[in-house]
Amino acid sequence: MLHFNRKTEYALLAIEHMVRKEYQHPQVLITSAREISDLYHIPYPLLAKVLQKLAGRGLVKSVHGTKGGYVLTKRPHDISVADVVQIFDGPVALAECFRAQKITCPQWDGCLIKDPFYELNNKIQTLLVQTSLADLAGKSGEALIG
Amino acid sequence: MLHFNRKTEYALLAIEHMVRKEYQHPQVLITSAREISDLYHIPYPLLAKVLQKLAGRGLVKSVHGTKGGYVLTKRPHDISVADVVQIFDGPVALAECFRAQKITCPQWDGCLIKDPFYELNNKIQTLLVQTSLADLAGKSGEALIG
DNA sequence: TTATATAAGACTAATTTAGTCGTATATTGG
DNA sequence: CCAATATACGACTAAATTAGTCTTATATAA
Ligand code: SF4
Ligand code: SF4
Repeated sequence: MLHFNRKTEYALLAIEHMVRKEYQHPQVLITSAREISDLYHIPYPLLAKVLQKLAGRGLVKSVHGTKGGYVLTKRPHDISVADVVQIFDGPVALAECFRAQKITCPQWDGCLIKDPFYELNNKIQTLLVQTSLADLAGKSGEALIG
Repeated sequence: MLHFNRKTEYALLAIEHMVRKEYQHPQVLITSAREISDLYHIPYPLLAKVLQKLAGRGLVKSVHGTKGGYVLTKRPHDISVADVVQIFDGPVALAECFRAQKITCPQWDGCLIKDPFYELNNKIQTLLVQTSLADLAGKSGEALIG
C-alpha cells in the first residue's frame, strides 16, 4: 500500500530524536542505540543495525566503547527524507522496471504506462528530496524547540 | 522501495489498453481478458481476477459468454490513478499507522515523525488523484491517438 | 448443445521484510 | 590490566505480503 519499511521509519525516528536533543541539550551530543531503543520501544538489535548502516553512509558518526553511541554529522537542514529512504528502501520506483538493472518485465515492450509512471515517480522523488529533517522537526516539534 | 503492486500495474495497463482501443476503434468497444493477457504477457487467471475486481468496483462492465469481455464505464478523464491504486494497493499510507483501524505501533505515543509524514502522505495522494487515465494516455500515446 | 467467456473462492509458491543470534572489536574507568 | 559497555557485522530464522494457480460454477452466442 505504498509505504516505507520499518527500518526507514526507525532511522528517521532515530535521527529526528538526535536532532531534537541537539536543540534541547546542545551539550549532550552523543546518543546510544540503547537510549533510542528504550525510548521508542524498537527491538534493540534491529535498531543497532539501522544505526550502523547510517554510520556506514556517513549520516552519523559512531563512537565505540563505554559512553559511546552516535552523533549527527550533518545539520538537519542538510539531510533529506530521500537520503534516508534511499538507504533502506532503495530508490523510489513505482514500477519495478525503474530500478531493474536488466529489464525482465514481460510487459515492457508494449507497456503503455511506464512513461507516464516515470513522471509521477519523479514528482514523488522530488517531494522526498525537498523535505529535510529540519522540516520534519519544525512541523511537529515547534513547541519543543523554543 | 515504494512501489505499486503487480495487480495495480495490470489493472492500469488493462484500462489504458481499453482507453486506446476506444480512440482507435470506436466501433469495437469490448475487450476480453484473453486479449489483454496475450498482448501484454500477463498470466491469464491473474488478469481475469483483476478485471473481475474492476468490474466489482464499477470501473468496467462485464459481458458474459462468447464474444464477451469488458467495457469501460467511465471516460478516461474521470478515472484517476488513485482510484485504481486504492483498489489493489489500498490507501496511500507511508506509515502503517495511517491505515490501521487500531494503533498497534509501539512507537506511536512519542513518535516524532507521524505528523510530518502525514503531510507528505497527503501530497502524494493528491498527485495520484490529480493524474487521470486520460493524462496517462496523453503522455505516452499522443502519436497513436491522432 | 457446444464453445467461449466471466465469477469467485480456496489454495500454493515465491518474495520481501522483520527480527534474532553469535562473535569480534573498541573504549572508558576502576 | 580488566571488567563493563558500546558498536560492527554477517549469518540465520520467522513472519507477512504478494504473486500466481486451480477448481468449479454460470452466462451467452452461434
Ligand atoms: S514495463 Fe510497464 S508493466 Fe513492466 S514494470 Fe515497467 S511499468 Fe510495470
Ligand atoms: S506511530 Fe510513528 S513509527 Fe509508528 S507507524 Fe506511525 S509513523 Fe511509523
